[in-house]
Amino acid sequence: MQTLSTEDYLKAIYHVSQSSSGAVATTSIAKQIGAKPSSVTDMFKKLSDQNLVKYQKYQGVSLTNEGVKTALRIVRKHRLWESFLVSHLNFNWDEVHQVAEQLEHIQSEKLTNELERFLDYPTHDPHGDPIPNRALFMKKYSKILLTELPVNKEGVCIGVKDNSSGFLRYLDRRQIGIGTTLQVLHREDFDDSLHIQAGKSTLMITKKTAENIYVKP
Amino acid sequence: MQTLSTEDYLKAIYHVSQSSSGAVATTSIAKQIGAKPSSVTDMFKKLSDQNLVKYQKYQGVSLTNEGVKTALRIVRKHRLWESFLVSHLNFNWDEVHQVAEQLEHIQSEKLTNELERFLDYPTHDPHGDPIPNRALFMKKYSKILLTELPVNKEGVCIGVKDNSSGFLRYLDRRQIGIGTTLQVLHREDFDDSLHIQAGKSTLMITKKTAENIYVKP
DNA sequence: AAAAATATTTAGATTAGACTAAATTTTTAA
DNA sequence: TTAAAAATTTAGTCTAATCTAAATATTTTT
Repeated sequence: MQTLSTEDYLKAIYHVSQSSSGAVATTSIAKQIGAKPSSVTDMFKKLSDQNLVKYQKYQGVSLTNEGVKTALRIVRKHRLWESFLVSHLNFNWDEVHQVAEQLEHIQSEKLTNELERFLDYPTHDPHGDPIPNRALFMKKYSKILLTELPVNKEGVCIGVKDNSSGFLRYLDRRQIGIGTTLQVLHREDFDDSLHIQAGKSTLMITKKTAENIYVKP
Repeated sequence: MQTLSTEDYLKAIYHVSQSSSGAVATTSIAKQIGAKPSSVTDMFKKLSDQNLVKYQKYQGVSLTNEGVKTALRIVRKHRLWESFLVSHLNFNWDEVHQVAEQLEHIQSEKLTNELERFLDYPTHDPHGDPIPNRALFMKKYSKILLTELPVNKEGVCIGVKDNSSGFLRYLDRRQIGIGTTLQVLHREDFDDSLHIQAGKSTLMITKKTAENIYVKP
């Protein structure tokens, strides 16, 4: 059984290792967790003693099979709770994260599995990220960035890269959310801005915005 | 903002002070929390520094107004979560406690209030205990023990005194639950056992059982 | 390939919460 | 009303998780 803190570290290692290859560096986890590198080193040793990570001094860590499983169990809970908050408790997608960070640590298999049943076995959370099922298996969409969507081809918004509440609220104001149909009408060569069709309205977005929206072609 | 542990202490003090008069003794909290009396003394000092309890060496503690409020906020969350687990996640009333003990510490006013709305503002939890509303006000039933119900008068089961899962499961097997209509048909003078009508079936229960069932006349 | 910059680890300290054992106070009983 | 029992507190220790500052290793740059 893990402590709150070890769970946070395992999740952080999992996320960082997903978005980069090779071993995970001490500093990247320090940044993610909001702790000093020396604290991270300490924790790496503890996790290594429990065989949840492979750790070599100065060479970073990687999750063991057991470590991946533990991380996925937390990710599963996090995403199920986010789904619940949005679908039943009137949370916006930019409000769920902080609360789900707490709920993901609740220990009860029955609770997790019943929540999943109650939500009717969702496969993706409100940010478009896949939810591991009971066997910890999940299907990733073949998602691409909006910048990569060919002009005049339709795509469906299935998630975002930047999860900051600022960005999410910005999208809300523009009426862009999970499931919104998007189409690039014109790409401006001058500044790479895009004219797009979002649902029923036409609007202009910057390259930076488009780089943070995932679509399924 | 409180830690997990201070919240547990405040809740324990609240519960003990409800079922007895005057200041709350160190040992009673030690028993409730499952800690040594010396640890309890330490915590009493910390809570006193935060003005959550009034503490006099060797004289026990009592909650301040602020302490009562904090305790009630936790009780509110605990009972709302218990209600949710039973009504939507297929938990039995003897399974909810352990999970609710964790969920009660989740910090999010929005979550608590939305959960309350989602459950349609329940006034009592699955054990028949009153749920404080947003203003931390709650209505207690005028409840009596089944042993005190006059023969042949009908009452409705609204809760239990003994919350052990053994007792709750025993009641389940006997098909006695919250809302079950109960009536004492005959009191046996010899051993104080009772013949009762529970819903549609007739059965015999011991004095000890009847002493742990609350009814509303 | 050496120097400089960056990353990582070690050593030592701190805090919250818990413990044991000993000391002290309060309560109970003779 | 004093002696014994019970309750409570104090003193000192422990562990998990953090920190700072200093030392060491790795990487990058010149």
